[in-house]
Amino acid sequence: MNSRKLKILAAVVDEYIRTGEPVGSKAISKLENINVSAATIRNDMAALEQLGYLEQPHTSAGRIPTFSGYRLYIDELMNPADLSDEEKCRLDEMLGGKDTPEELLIQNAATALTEITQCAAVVTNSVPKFSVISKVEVIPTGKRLYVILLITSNGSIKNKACRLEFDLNNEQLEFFTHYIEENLSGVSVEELSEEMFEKMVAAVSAYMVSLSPLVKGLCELSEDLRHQELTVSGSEKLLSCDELDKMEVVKFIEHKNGLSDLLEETFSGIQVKFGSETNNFAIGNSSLIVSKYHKGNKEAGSLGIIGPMRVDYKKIIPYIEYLTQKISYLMSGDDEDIITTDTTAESDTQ
Amino acid sequence: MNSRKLKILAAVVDEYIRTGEPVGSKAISKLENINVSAATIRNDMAALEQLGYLEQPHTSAGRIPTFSGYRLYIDELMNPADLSDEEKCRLDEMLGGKDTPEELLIQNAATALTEITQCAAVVTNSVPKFSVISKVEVIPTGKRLYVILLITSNGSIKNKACRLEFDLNNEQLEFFTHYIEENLSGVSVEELSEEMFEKMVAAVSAYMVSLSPLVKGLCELSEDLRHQELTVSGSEKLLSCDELDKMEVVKFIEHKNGLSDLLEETFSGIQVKFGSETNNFAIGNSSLIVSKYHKGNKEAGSLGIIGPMRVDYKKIIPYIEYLTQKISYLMSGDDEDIITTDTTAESDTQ
DNA sequence: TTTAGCACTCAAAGAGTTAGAGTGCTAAAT
DNA sequence: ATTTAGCACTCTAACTCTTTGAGTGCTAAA
Repeated sequence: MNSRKLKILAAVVDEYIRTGEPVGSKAISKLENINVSAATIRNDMAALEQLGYLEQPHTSAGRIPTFSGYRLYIDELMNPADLSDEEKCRLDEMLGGKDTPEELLIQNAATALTEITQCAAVVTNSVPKFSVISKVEVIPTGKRLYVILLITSNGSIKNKACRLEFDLNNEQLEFFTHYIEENLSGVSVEELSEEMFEKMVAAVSAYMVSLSPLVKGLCELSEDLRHQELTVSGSEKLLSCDELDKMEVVKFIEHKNGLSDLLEETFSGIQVKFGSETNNFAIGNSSLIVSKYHKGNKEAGSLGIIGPMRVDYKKIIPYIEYLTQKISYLMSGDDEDIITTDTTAESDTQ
Repeated sequence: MNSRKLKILAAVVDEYIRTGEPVGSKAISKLENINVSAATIRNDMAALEQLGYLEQPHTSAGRIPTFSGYRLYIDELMNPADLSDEEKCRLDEMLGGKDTPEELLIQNAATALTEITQCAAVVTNSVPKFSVISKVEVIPTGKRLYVILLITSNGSIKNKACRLEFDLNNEQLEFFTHYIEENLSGVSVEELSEEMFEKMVAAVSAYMVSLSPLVKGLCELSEDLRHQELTVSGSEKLLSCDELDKMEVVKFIEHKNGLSDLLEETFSGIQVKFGSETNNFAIGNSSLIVSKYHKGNKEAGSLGIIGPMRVDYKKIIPYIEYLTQKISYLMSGDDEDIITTDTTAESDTQ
């Protein structure tokens, strides 16, 4: 495995990404940096095929990269283009400045990515977990029916209705309200944990057993808060890629299977995952390119695209890197004041 | 236009729906009820083509129905199959009994329809509008930041954060809380209207101008409540229909354009609309079959399917009719007690 | 008015041909 | 020991040509 072979592999991948057609020895030999004959390239290509980096759709066609071919290319071979100043300006403009609300910042990044890459953009946002519970309340709303309300310092509002076995009298309600106010107010969302709520259930049960559904409700709400929010935008673009299976794409659009978990894993820098490599999230020939952004020195979410495996990594990766850096920078400035939010939806419980 | 021609038209549509292939005169002549020769049928078919009810994909192919052909068939010609007792049983089982929560009832109906018809099911639910405001509250949650909370008797919870120009002192907050409690508590959701809120703005402004954003927030919340909820399930089925344009289907899955408005129109009985007939909601060769269900004597939502134009109307329409009747029946029994609900989501305001 | 018969049309499917891109191998050149 | 030119070979994609058969419209007889 000498350096010429690697150079040829890189050239094949580049060309395949550019044209979408299997790449032949002649095409490679005509490239700028290549100064060997087509015959030599043919030999090297045969070797690369032997090693599992290239494959032929059929005997008399050119070569296309295999999964390992792409992997090697992405990890070692390609050299990403630098962004020009104009491109940076354009991104800055699309993102918005220091005074843009964080929500919007992330949304803008997604829009920008969709537009520039013509792929689906995926963003997650776990900024809410940096906030602090600013208000927690229990409101009786019907017979045996109580609404739990949870508001955080950054303006997230969550609520949930709970049905109890018995109606609470004023004293009981006051006790509980007081208790949770005492125990949760000012607590950071990150600190909330199942164990914490288990302890609360124990403590509260001592007073009155039937209060525990309320604590359970609170626990579920807090889970919602801690859970990052996942948004996929522009996913219709994936249907124009004929290398992707339409059926799989639609299943993905509808359920976004596994993607959330995949993005919640910790990693640093750019990460590239192929659809077929992962268990849950499986659009056949797709590629997921993501990077994390930070608020202060903590991971605050991720940002990237889903496209066909044959996507212009060289061009797209710098975009994603720039965006995550910029967002991290913008987010780490201000820390107190976030714009209002709005909440609406409905579903059954129990 | 004699009755034999109508019979032939019906037969052609039936056959086309059954086979998906253009239907020729010979195929028709072999059918049970048809006792004329292929030549006669040919003449009639030519006439039907002249009249715009049939068309030929190409000169030497059979006939397929045109839009007007389908229309006539649906409105006048087809005779829907009666549901067998087993089928009714099956539906009853899938729906759930008297004690099933309304939300779930509707959801079950959608699932049943998807399964039986292999099409996308669409349901709307405006049951919440029959409820009564049971609680309205304003909660200060940050500097100049207030959360409005609206809870209805059926358990719907909506909230919205509002930013004011100035902070309210206790007295002001109390005044406002009292005022809206007085004016909204016990009011039915249906009665809420823009004008009503305009009056409130006027009344409140007399006391303190800067309170009006809160009323505006309330107004928006109430609009959410009045607006019916639209759910489309099983829309991936539409991608298996090759008569539908995949791209259009996906755009529809993502945005559900116009469908909500379309379903909010009042009509009675079964309604069939073709995708290409409507302006907003446009999947090329699709057909929307819906019917309204009622709670008491008021429209409470609609229920139906979206499928290819070549869908088995004869079979599907009775299903939809049965389901709407059954749901109307089940809903009109109990009136007070509905199971709890849960609400979560987030977005920016202003 | 209906029907049988017939000539005609057209799309779809299959067979055969060609063009060309790309290969692997061999033998000469460096 | 590599690298290269040359050549025979392979295979697909595109094209043409033919065949098949379903279906038609028209005419003339029933």
